[in-house]
Amino acid sequence: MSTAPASERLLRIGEVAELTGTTPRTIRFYEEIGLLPPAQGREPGKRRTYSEADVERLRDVLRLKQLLNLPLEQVRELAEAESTRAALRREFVETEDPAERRRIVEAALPLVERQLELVCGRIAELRKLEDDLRERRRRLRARLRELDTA
Amino acid sequence: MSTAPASERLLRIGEVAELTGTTPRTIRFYEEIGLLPPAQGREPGKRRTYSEADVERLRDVLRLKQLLNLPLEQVRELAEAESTRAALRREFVETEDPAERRRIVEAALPLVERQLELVCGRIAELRKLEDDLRERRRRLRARLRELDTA
DNA sequence: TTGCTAGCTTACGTTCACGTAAGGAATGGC
DNA sequence: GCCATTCCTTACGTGAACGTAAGCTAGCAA
Repeated sequence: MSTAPASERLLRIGEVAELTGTTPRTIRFYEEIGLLPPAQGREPGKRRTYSEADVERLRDVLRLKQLLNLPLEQVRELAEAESTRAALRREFVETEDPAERRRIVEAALPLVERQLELVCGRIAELRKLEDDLRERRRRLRARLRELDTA
Repeated sequence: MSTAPASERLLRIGEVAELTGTTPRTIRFYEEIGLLPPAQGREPGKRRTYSEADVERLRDVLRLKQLLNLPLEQVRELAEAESTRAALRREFVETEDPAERRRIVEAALPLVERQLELVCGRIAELRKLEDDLRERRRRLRARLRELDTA
């Protein structure tokens, strides 16, 4: 797999913000409300550091928020799947216990499925809207032709 | 077509709110910021009345807002297509001038096309997200099977 | 006419999701 | 060691999108 060694250059909050198209303030805020896990083991007052996995998690969160138009509270609930994913990477190293691993995976699965449901539902709504708009466009074009030939 | 006679029972703001799943306050607010046209010829202080077409327009507005997650300001720009649609109905009676009709239709078309672009773009983003989620689910399921057979 | 309900205007309040400013500390370069 | 960045915490400010309350009116029904 692609489980890079834990030595993969840690990023600072400013870099993460840039990479994800957001701001440091937002990242701290998301941490504050529990949407993002507190940056890995840092003494208070010192700087937050992030891994590439953290960046991806943030990307997911932002995408969910933007595309589904959900309040952060709901995003948080959904994003626990991402947490679990991160946990998986770590526990994968720390724990060898298959039962523990199983518990983690079993917790993540329904959350991913819930996300899928929401996304598919939203797609369906948008498709309906797309259809309506195409129909409307068709009628407008027909009108134009009528006006041409009249 | 379905151009009902203008006598199609007028609705009051509370009914419209119920029909569209919103509140009177919101409807007044939308009128205030110019997102909805001021309810047809009413003396100030008196009650607003709405036609079925107004209800549909509001539905469209709410749908655009919710599905595209746009600020009301942008919704307003987009929704001028809807205004034009309403204008069409009225002017269709009031004006016989084909040039005028043509102007109206030509103004509405690009707005509908802009809406379509936005909707299609959003659908594409959501599809990408859907794919990612399916892939993630696939992996989680694979993990589970591994843990089963191990 | 009187009452009741829903609506009107005006204005202040609220929630969410951050923005911004102040004062201080931590790195990295020289 | 010094200095410039970048970051830290704390706290107050802000824009969008309404909610809510107060005092008054429209319109219908009995």
